[in-house]
Amino acid sequence: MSTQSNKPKARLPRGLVDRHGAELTATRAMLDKIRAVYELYGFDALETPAIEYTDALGKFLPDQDRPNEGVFSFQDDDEQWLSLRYDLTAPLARHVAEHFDALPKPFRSYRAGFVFRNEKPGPGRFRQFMQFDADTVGAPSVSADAEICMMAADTLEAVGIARGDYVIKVNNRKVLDGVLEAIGLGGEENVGRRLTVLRAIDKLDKIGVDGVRDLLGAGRWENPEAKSGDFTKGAGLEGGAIDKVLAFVNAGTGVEGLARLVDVVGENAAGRAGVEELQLIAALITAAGYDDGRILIDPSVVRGLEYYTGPVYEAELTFQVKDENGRPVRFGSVAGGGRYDGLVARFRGEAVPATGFSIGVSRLLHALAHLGKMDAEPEIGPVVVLVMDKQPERIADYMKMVSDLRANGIRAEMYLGGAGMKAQMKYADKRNAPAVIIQGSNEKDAGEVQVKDLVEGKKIAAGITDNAEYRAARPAQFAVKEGELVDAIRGILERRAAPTLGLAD
RNA sequence: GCAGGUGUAGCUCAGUUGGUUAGAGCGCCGGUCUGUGGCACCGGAGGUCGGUGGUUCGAGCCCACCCACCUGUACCA
Repeated sequence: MSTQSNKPKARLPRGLVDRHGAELTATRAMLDKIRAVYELYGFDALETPAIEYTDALGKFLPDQDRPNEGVFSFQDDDEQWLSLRYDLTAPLARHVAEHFDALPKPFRSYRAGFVFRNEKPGPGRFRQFMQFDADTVGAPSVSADAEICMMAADTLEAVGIARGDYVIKVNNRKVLDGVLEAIGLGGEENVGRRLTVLRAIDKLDKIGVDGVRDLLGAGRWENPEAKSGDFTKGAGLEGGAIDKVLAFVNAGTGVEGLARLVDVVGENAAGRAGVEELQLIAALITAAGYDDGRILIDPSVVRGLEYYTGPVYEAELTFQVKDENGRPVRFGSVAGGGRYDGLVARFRGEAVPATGFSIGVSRLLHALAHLGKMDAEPEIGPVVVLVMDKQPERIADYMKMVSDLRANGIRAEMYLGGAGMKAQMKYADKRNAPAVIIQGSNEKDAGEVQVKDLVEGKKIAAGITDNAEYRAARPAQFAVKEGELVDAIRGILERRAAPTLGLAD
């Protein structure tokens, strides 16, 4: 056994990220804005844990062959299976079912938190990411759905996406169910094929109408022209049935699309109910003025999840951004949701209608960064008191300065490393410190400290090319009496916070 | 899972027909008791060349298998 190379490699599992600095600040700011809108609409905060019993999250328990398919699962000491939540909706359903009698109905709540998916990560796809949900449980009316859509629109604008740069698309599962029933895919025995159809439609924007047609029929090659790569088995529908599904998908948006849907569903009861619901939603958003492009009826939106039972919605960003290679960046949907009347009923037996939606916080933040709407200003660091002299009584002096600054509400710290002055200056620079405080024995004897404004200093130093001159210049540095230290620092901080008028430039 | 691609320092990469102790740039860390961020100067840390086995006197280089990562695709209850 070799004794070397037993060191663990410092590395993060794939699909996970560390976040810090400006990104964290921006996340916090965005969460605050979303929360403000949700509360304005009358939703209350609710927090649930990241871990639930596996059977509370969904139908499938991990088994021997696929212990962690999709979700991260593990066994408790009593052998019950636990899982990390993969969304915030299932835990909400559990909470409502568990405390049903005590809650006001309808129950209106919001929650933000990390969710976990044990899937292959990719660009913009992580195994841990943050969602911010709002749900109304116990309201059967489509008014609840319409309200959620309007709130989604308001929220996107609140976080900085301009009107016209996004659209909330609305559809209704019942319409699709009606179509599927009409082509003979109704009933329990066709669950699998229905899901296949759902997913095929979901890929419309990615692979186009012809691609969807292939997936509805026999199947599709990864590279259709060459018939190479991976082959995806299709739903195996007949030509007529395919046409019917495509007619639904291609019905078109808005009022005209709605009119065409009436023909597509024909006499099918579920389909007609779905169209009626969409008509009601359309009327509500029109009355509220959200029909100006903010919210749009669009039959091509289906959402991949199986548990939706009625209206479904998806927020899409419509602006184009190019990446560093000049290729257009696709942000995909940044939020989505729908009605899930069966989810609470799983626990209670009685029907409990519910509707809600979910914002992909990480993805939205990513999009905002591309829009240049993310405040990427680095935090102002602490004032750093340099340690010029390592005798204990002098250290005590430095600590006193720090505590005086802190007592006045100024972020400050004494340098705690072991390096010399040059390194301490570099440290302060890297921490984005607004100023450093220098007191060697000369300053100490005079009852003074040297205060150096690092921001001003940097500007002045930029004009100096000669090293000796640079070292001698000590730009933006001045002496103050020990008692005036706090005021001097406060002055520097005020200058930093205020917008510069450009007079010095 | 499938297809293709890539593996040499933290990053970007050199490394000759197989030949001593594997290099560069950038980055990182520091520079002798009163000193100063950037530039310049000096010094330093950091690699069992993705792993294992094989061929060979000798492998970063050749062969086999494995692994990891990237891109696409599928799956995503």
